[in-house]
Amino acid sequence: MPATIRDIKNKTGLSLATISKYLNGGNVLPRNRQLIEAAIEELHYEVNEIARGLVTNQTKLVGVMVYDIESLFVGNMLHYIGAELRRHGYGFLICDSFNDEEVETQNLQFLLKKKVDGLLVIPVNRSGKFMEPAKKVGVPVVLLDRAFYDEEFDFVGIDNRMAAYRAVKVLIENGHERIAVITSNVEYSGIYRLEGYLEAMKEAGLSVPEEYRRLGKHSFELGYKNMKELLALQERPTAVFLGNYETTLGGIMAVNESELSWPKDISIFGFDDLIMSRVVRPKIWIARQPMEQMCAKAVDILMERIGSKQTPEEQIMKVTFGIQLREGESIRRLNGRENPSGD
Amino acid sequence: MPATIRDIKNKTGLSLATISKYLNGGNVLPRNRQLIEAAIEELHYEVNEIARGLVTNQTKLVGVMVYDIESLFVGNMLHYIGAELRRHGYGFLICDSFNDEEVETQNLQFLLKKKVDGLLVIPVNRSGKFMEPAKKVGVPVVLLDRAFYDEEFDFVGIDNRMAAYRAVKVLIENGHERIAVITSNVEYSGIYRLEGYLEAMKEAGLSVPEEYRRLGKHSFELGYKNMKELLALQERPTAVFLGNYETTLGGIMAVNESELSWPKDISIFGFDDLIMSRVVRPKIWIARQPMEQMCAKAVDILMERIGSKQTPEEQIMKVTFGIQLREGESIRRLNGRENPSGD
DNA sequence: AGTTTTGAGCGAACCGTTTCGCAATTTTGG
DNA sequence: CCAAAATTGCGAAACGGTTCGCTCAAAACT
Repeated sequence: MPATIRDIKNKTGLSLATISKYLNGGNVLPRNRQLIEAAIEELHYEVNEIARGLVTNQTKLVGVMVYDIESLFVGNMLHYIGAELRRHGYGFLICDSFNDEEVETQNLQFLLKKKVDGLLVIPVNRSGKFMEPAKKVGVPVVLLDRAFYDEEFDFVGIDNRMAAYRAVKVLIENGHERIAVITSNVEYSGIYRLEGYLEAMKEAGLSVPEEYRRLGKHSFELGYKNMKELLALQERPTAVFLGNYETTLGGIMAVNESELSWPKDISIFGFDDLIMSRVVRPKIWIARQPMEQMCAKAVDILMERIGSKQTPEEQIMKVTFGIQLREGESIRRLNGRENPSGD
Repeated sequence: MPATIRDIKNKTGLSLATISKYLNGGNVLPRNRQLIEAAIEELHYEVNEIARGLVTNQTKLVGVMVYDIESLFVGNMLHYIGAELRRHGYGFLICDSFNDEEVETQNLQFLLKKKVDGLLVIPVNRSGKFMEPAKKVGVPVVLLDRAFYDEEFDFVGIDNRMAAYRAVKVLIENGHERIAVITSNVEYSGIYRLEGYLEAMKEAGLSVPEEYRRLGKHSFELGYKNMKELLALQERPTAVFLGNYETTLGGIMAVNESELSWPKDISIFGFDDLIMSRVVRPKIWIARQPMEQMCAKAVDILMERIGSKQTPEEQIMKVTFGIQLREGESIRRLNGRENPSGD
């Protein structure tokens, strides 16, 4: 039904080759250019990208695999990724891994069959073995937020160890010594955030009792449940570092439901400034990832890889951004002269 | 690089037509079937869906347009939609409308260019005029959760008016008279939920002072800000009905941060059981949409439409599900004998 | 003015499938 | 046992573009 390049040919009397050349930005005589443009206008012609794809072997589609599409963090990423991809004329095929490694493996197959030009992955698998098929076919891959422990791919994220280290450092500088942590220890980022926490504690010569180390699966409940337990502890911590968005929100809920409040009874430092900052009072200290820049960079790299046919050889890129510590009023000052209860 | 049907032809000595027939489930002599299967196995052949698409004029791709990919409600929908679509061998191209009507209009163009086989839309536009191009091309469209006021399309959602009506009715039956509402009045569902609220109030002969009617744009802040204001009112309402997920969460936050608590000081009835129920205590009463069924149904209808070439003519389907009122402990009983403070 | 260079247009082949109409073979039935 | 019917296989033409190598005319040199 829609007009094809052949209709343009009939209308203008030019050859397919010439018209195709015009469509792809080649040089055409002014007279012919006019002819073609008039015909396109009249017939409402639009190039059929899938036909073009067949011969150029491109789909202008990027596959995006995420560990859980329901996660607010992921939603936020997707938001930026989508916008950036569109700027490049690309669409994206999203696959939700349901936090399941097996599903993720199948999703890869699916996307490969769809002939995506590239892959953007926030993985659930810790190992990159399952990405083998992508490597074999030569589809460029960029990892976001999480890397593998065994396979190298282009990567964009933050320095998680450093991020946590800096955050905990702030707590320490405010005189806190009994500092607990609630974070995931399952996937990439969580593990390094835990490390950063431990390092800061060790450096300051602070001990970390078993019950202050609250680990589990990245989730809302993780924060909620563990914060409840921490608050009920005999030897309650004076501060808690929360290692990701969902967990932070859960922790906040737990405090809100208790008799206690921050910064008076407990100091908190959270992660990822998604919507909390617009809602929670008193404002909490937050380690903020530059989501927009990260996504833009990831897409940039991917576009680069797609453009230059060559596989990256041994020049894999790992871009880590710094985080921003957004100040809040959720930390009580336990040293120095100020009276913390005043705030 | 990957094997093509022609490689199979060379290996087996059969014709393209026969092999194609086999691939599409046609009948082939047992001997040939074996031959083909062996060749496929050996060459790791997989059909190139985009080449197939060129001739069948199908992409096995569905376009999904959502008003805001960051919304938890949307994320949840996407989760189910994705799973269901995959069962049918379809992938989905997601477009985020950024809550912007203009962007949504452009997204449609984009998806149409990508030749999606069908469209699933949770729209931001109130009017369906912008869907004209889809109609013209004959791409089937199914609306989810929100319908247009002026154009008819297949639709799957809930009876919003009824849902709100039933929820508010519960509050009334518990003896509440000063009942406030916080909901969106911008898009489809919000409008009808407001109507349901008003109807229930009117029926019960209850008045709705201006300051009890809190309307605005579907958001977290809407609930947060307005709940704060309601709680600070001279003539504070005894109950509040919250009209959607984000708003409910905001409202809960606001109460949690105040000196007050439910059900003692204020009764609340929320909407959409996404993650709250797993976290908020005491449990709140919730109007629960059957997300999974809705998504499955929407996909079903779409598949149906895609299958039968014919445009639906005048037989447009509108499927509305009932909601489930999930009981909680967030409503104080103001009539009857029970002592509410006991719980 | 003659030769080289440059630039645009063209025909045909190709990308990897499906499908149509027909030929060949097998099965059915009288 | 032969004609009719049913089944399977085949060649070729699509689908809607891109691209390669060639021709030809105009522009740029000696």
